[in-house]
Amino acid sequence: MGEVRRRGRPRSATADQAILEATRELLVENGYARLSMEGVAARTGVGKPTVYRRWRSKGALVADAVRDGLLSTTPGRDLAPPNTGNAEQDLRAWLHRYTLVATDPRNVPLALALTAAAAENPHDAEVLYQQLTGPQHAALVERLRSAADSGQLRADADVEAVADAVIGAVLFQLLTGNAAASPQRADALFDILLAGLRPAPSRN
Amino acid sequence: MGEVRRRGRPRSATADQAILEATRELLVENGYARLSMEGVAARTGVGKPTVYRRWRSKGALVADAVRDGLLSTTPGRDLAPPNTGNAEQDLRAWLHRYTLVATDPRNVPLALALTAAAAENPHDAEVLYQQLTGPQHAALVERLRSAADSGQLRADADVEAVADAVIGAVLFQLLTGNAAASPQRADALFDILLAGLRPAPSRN
Amino acid sequence: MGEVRRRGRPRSATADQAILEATRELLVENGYARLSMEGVAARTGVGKPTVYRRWRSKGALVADAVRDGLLSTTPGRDLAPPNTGNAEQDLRAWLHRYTLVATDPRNVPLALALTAAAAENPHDAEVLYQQLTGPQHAALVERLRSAADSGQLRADADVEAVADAVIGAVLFQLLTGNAAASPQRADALFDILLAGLRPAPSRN
Amino acid sequence: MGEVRRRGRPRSATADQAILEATRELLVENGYARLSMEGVAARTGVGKPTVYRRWRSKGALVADAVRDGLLSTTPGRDLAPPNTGNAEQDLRAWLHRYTLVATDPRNVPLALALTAAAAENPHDAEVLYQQLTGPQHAALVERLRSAADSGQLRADADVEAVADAVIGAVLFQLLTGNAAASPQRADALFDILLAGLRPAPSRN
DNA sequence: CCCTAAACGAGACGGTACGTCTTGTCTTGCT
DNA sequence: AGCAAGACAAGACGTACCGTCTCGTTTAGGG
Repeated sequence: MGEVRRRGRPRSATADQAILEATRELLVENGYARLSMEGVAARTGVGKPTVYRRWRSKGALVADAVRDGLLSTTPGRDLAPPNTGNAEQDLRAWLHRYTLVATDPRNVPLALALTAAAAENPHDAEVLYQQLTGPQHAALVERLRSAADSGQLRADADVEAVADAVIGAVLFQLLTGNAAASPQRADALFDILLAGLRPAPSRN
Repeated sequence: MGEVRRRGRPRSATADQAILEATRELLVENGYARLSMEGVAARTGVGKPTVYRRWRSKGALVADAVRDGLLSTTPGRDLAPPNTGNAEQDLRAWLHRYTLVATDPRNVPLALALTAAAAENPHDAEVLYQQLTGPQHAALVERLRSAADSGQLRADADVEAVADAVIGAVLFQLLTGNAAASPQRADALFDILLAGLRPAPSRN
Repeated sequence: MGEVRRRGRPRSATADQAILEATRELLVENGYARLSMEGVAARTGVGKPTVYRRWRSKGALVADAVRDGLLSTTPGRDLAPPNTGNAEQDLRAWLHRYTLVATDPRNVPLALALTAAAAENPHDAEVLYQQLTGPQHAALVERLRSAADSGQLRADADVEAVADAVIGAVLFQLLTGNAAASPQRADALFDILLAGLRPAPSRN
Repeated sequence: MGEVRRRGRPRSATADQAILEATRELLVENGYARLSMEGVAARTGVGKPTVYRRWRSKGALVADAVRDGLLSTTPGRDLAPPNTGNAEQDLRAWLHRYTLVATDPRNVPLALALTAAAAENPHDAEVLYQQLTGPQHAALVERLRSAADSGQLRADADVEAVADAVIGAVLFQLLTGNAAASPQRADALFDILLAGLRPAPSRN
């Protein structure tokens, strides 16, 4: 049960951060297609093996780089919806922050890179989903379900489908270059979904 | 407008089809990341210039290959929703066919390839959107709007947002490996959206 | 006897020469140990595959580069001993030219490179011997044997051993940094060998 | 606890031998070109710095490894020619032993490694000559000169040239893969040299 | 019925990046 | 304090593709 001590020189912690930072810069400058491990190493001022030692593939590196970037630049640093008891308020607040982050011009190239990595390689998609998209999605589903449990949304609603739609809509707008329109659309979509999710009037 | 006569040997029409076919095969076998123009030419038994003469980039080739594949395998070959007058029936029929095609195991790699191409390269994204996604989206929006016009949906609904959500949800499921769950989810989502889109009851 | 037609774009003849030239320059500047295929390609202004397409290994490239260099700079361009009938004169003339070429300061690094290539890799040694050393050695042996046949040298002499000694002595001097002393030593060695090779006086 | 423990240097002497032994093994198995400091350290079970602490370069390591190997396997362990008074006998005995060692299949890769090291790097060549080849050559020259002094060889012979030829001939045979033929050739060469070196008959 | 122009397959071109390997140095923790 | 372990920056290895450019060979109109 004791921690296993690693022999030899430990990995440089600063190198990790520098590589991730360089990856983000290159992603913003050139996009995912023109990102190369070689370029990342060169920009960081690090040997290629130092990069490969930490990340086996472009996709894995990008996943970590973007996650690291989002976590360190997101205002509240908390990607889960709040739970004040008022489902509509909570969800709208979360949605507002979500679209704001996802469509921030500085973040759009990063989000597209994630999408490219996931679409290109199933294995990277898996890693990426577990580290980034999954938790986000799960938190949203959870808040929706708690709202359904408390009677604020119809109990029989497929909250997974709702979460897919909310996140998917933003994703679709990113991919079609409509990121700018995203916040307004998100609000409009949310209105419709909320109306559709409102509990049926009591039949007593 | 007089026809401009082309001198010289005309392009082989069979080559076009053979290249598109080979592209689809390779996409299914290896995914977008490992698709190469070189490999396409070799598989087709054609010189590289013959490929480049027709498609300037991997993205453009993939766009055509996938479109060609979908059109030739889709049952009704018509990707626009019908318009029988009954909006709910029409939209549900379209959605059914759409998810069926998009989540067919034979088509999933093709759809992911499209997504990868769009996410990697803004220019390819443009081409791709105009040729494939855009018309689809526009047809759906149009049907939704006609339904709103005829009073079957609330008049003030943001039909663009609804279309984004429906298409985006399927896309999200594809990317997260949830393609199998897609048809059921699509139906559930549609129920909620329809409920939210139902015209407000008259108050007179 | 029909010539086999090669399909595709033919290889650039100028590239061949430019690569060989660059190889020689780098060999003179840095020696064999620090010669790299990468460096050769860069210096030539050529892609690495263009080098590898022609020469599979450093050794093979060096063999060709040196041979090409020697053939193009050697005065008479004929590395075989003359045959005027006077064996002593012919052999001494050949030896003179041989040591002159082998110990020319411009050629020493090339000769050392050949030796390194041969010593490092048996396969390269084989190539190298067949292309360069072998013919040289064979020509010397032949001239010695013809001298023996004409009675100018003892008939029972092991001419192969003599050739080995003459060439080996120069090689040894190159390796021990004694190239400068080589011409005089070669002459002295030749005097002794000739004395030892003189036909036994008739005993009648 | 009160006892002051000497902190360890458990390996100092054995490490040297183990490294040299591993070097020889790898040289025999793979040749000089594929010998790496990394491989030597790994095979020895030693850290790379432990190797670099003792030998600055591949060439220096190989020089020591081969010398160590030859000294420990040579029958008489004495590489200088004997001096019994009979020059011919002494020299032939030395030559016999010399070719036997140099062309022993177990030693050929080691000798080629020495040659490669010397040919690749002038600095290694220097070290190598002073430690191995030089003393050998010097001892041979000395014996030849003493023979000349005692009137058994012509006084005016260039004994350096003779030594170069004898050693160089063997070297040449090694490089050209003719090691097997070496002993016989050495004898034949020696006969000729001896004949050429015999003092001129008195003319009184 | 040749002439000419374009497309054909093949494959070499100058390049970029790949992922791995080795070099020689530097830091750890263990002994 | 010396060791093994192993990370480090650097850079070469040999391969795969990129997109372009000859080649010599079809394959068609148009003269």
